[in-house]
Amino acid sequence: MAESPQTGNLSRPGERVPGSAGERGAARSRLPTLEDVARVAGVSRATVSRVVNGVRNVDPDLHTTVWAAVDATGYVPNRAARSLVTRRAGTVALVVSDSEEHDDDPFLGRLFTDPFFGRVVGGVLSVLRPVGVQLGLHLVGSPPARVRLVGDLRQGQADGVVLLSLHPDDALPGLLVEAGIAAVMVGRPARPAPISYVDLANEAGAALAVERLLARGCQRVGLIAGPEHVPASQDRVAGFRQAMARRGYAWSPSEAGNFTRESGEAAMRRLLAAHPDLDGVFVANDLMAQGALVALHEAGRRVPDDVAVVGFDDSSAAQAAQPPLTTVRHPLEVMAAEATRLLLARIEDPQLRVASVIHDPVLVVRRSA
Amino acid sequence: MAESPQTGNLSRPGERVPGSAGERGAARSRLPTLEDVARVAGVSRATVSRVVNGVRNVDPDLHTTVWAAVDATGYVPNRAARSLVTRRAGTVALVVSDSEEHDDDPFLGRLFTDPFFGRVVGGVLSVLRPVGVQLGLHLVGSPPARVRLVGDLRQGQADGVVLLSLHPDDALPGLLVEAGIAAVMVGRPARPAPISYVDLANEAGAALAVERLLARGCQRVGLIAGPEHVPASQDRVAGFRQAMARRGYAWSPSEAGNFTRESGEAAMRRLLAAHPDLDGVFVANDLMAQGALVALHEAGRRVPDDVAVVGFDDSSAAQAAQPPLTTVRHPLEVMAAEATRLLLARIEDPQLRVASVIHDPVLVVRRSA
DNA sequence: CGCAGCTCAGAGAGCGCTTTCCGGCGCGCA
DNA sequence: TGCGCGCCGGAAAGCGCTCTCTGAGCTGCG
Repeated sequence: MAESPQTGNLSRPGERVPGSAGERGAARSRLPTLEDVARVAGVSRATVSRVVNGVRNVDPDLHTTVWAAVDATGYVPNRAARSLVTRRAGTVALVVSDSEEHDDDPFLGRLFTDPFFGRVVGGVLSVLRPVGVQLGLHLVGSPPARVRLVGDLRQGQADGVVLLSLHPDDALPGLLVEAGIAAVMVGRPARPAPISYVDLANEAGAALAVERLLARGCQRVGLIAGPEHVPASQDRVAGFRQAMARRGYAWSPSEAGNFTRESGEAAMRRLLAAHPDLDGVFVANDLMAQGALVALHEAGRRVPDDVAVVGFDDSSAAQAAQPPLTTVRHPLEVMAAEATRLLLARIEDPQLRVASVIHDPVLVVRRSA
Repeated sequence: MAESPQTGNLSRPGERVPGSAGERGAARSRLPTLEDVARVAGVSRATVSRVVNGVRNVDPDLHTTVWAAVDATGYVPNRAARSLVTRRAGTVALVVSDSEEHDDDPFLGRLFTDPFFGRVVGGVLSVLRPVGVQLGLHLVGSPPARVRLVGDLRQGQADGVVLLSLHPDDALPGLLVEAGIAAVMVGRPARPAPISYVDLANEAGAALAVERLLARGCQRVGLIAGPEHVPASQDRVAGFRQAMARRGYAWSPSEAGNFTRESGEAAMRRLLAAHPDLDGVFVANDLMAQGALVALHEAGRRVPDDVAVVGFDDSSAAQAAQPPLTTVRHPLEVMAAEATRLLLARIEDPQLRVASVIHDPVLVVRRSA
């Protein structure tokens, strides 16, 4: 590694911090408990518990007294103790289930650099924060890790799961359902399973892109597909082919990438080499479209004059691209929020039916097409 | 909202799921406990506990028997119960402390779309995963939210905190130290505090950029700074000015943005308007540099021939930019990992001295300068 | 052969909380 | 004025685990 970290100390090492450390130990060992509050308020633990948890049937006067005592002692309920008895963790897990490949990359770089991830986190947090539910982040690659996760979850690690499955042929949705763990997926499961999910009408989105391209007058439209086994990619490809077929185009040249910018660039190069007369491309996500733009630029093609490009997702990459990408808006934040709400409802009532919510895509016209 | 979600059901609503629901209830209510394992193995709870926790002083034969019983029952320790007695949560919190502005944005979009965030998550997770520690994600904006977080933390929500403070003048570092909560920052605190942190030698990085620009023969170098009160931005600006001064440039034109692409574009436009003869720019982060590139392109300037641009961070935006950005590498993943290791050590031994680790930046030469 | 000194398993106390069960008190109705 | 019912607060039983303390059984030395 090029960087050589230098370690320094803000004060002399080997020395003990005088006040804070001692106080700390004391503070840790003696945090106010329900008992303390009860003593101060002159009532029983049970009453304090009822007040703190907002159970009615408590005299208003006592109510006031108790809250005053809570403030006075600085009491904060102990989550572990509470979970132990309620069997609720007050936590929801965001699980990213990927294939094992990223085990090679120590920093899982590709995964978290994709704007996709951040958008989902933002959406999930937007509904969790107001209700005071915590978010745990889990990343599983290998099959044993999936089994371990299910064990941890059953045992109460989290009350439910928002699942992001990037791994085609993922066993996790099945495992979760089987274990009776509340779960909602963002994006449909790769194979049908009795699990709730929120998804985008990907086919319709692809059709929107095709419409735009053909309306512009494109005659020779190509496709850059995503990973073959990923549902979102499959649906976009299918939507593209269907829409093209409906307009009379029985076949279109295509290449596939893996949703990264580099793969899009390479795919575009291959496409261009095989079909130099292309005048339009639909790319299955923005990151690859951004790469395609680079390849197009290098090949001396002007976008959109020579070749029009439509991406998918309307991620930050779309606006950052040169020229800015015309793309299909994928309201991921909204969808992740929706999924989280669905999950919360399901945690509340486990008997709730498995439901799907499909969002409609919208075309965002910028300069690339 | 343009998207109109349609709700559908995979089976008829109002109906109860036959098997799974019942089993689920049963499964939930009767998960194997230590007691069960003990009964199966024919030993006491204490012994099972010792075996499971790897305490020695256990007869090898019993060891085997107990593990067999664990497998047979499918036992998984209950985290809440364990935390309750050990006073350890087995969880680390990644806290993003921002100003309140994002409260306007329901999806906290800007925050999580920045590649910055994902890189930190990747780094933290890379060290947490192998040791089986969970990651909790917390976002705090308002001052009361900070106080609430500290309460939750003290009470055992997490064993320690990796803090990402984006809010100049943030009270959180102080609050954490005061409460005796183990914490390590990624990026130095805005004002000196007895808290460990991992940072980049930002000034040195800026100097690297200046060197590159001047070595190219740039004569009129401008600066696009970041938010005034953010330490990383301050240090980069200071480093830039010092390096320029050392080369004899007493003053350089500058504009400031807020680390977003749009703000970089606007800043570049202002800079260009005021100083049309600029032939080089140092931009305090890649996102803004990407925006600057757009403004430059619009103004008909060729990069790097007319104006050379150096960014900062070597984020994914740098490679995606057109042309790819020459930039200063900020090994965020490595740094976040380092911070996490520091935190883990501190949790293990709270008496450990407060330490700082400063990484050295490296210039990554691409095409923009 | 006896006893100190060791190793190792079990008993049991409690971590801080929720919640059921009860008992006491006050009110309404006869 | 007496009885029953409803309301409200307290006592106490755990939730599942860890860990100290105790004691049983063994070895080794006097």
